[in-house]
Amino acid sequence: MDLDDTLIALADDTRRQILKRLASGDARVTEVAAPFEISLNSVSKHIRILERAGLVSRRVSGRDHFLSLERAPFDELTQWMLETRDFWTRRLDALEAALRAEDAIAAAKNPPKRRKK
Amino acid sequence: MDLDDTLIALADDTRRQILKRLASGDARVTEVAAPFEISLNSVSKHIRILERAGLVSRRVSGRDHFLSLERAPFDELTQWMLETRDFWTRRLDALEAALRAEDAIAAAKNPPKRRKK
DNA sequence: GTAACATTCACCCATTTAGGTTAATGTCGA
DNA sequence: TCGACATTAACCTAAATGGGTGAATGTTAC
Repeated sequence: MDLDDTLIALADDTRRQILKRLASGDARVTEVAAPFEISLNSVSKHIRILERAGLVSRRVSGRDHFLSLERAPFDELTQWMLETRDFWTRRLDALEAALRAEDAIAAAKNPPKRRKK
Repeated sequence: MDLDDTLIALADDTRRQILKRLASGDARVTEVAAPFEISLNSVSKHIRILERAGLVSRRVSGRDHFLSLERAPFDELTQWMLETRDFWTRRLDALEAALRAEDAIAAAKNPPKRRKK
């Protein structure tokens, strides 16, 4: 799946903060790294993981690397989550309905003195 | 964040398949593991990661461990994604509007011979 | 009681990640 | 040209992951 890279990229608070920063405008690597206490190098590695997922793109201009937020993978993942949520909802509802039906049959066969909880 | 565990748990196709299986009804560990070619032990480890994220719960009955799908963490994550998507949308729209405004000012100052693309 | 079954535990291995430090590379500015 | 700056590269360590095997534990069934 292509979802893996996106999910892994999002599964880290530092990276989520980087994305939040980029949502308010493009920025160079150093600017993105400034708020963090970890080394610039570590931030650079986080950025690479975000790039691998396609969530961040890079435009090099001289010694400056400008980073941009790319929403496409995020939107795809959101879509997948909504679909999965619907799928689960339908399945679980169907199961519950089936269980109710079984209970009703059992209740009809046995003398309905005490209903099964 | 609590999102981390959920995202990590979802970032693997084997685990996503396990969740899909459980969406169609509770099952024992062995039943869940049956379709996979990897060892039962590996599947057991995947299940532990899903449990850590709260996506799967376990009810032990004798030697059988029955697993259930739990939607709460998934729904929370979906909510976070929708909120983040909206946040990005608003930010990026605002940025674009600001850029247009700047362009308009520049166009008004300079003789509007050739508009900046 | 004992054999078969369900599951985990305790290890082993290779890979990835997150962090670090110290070069190396390339670019800007005076 | 030369120093300062921006960024990555190369290496190190510790921890987590995904896979494996074989033993241990507890339960069912005969």
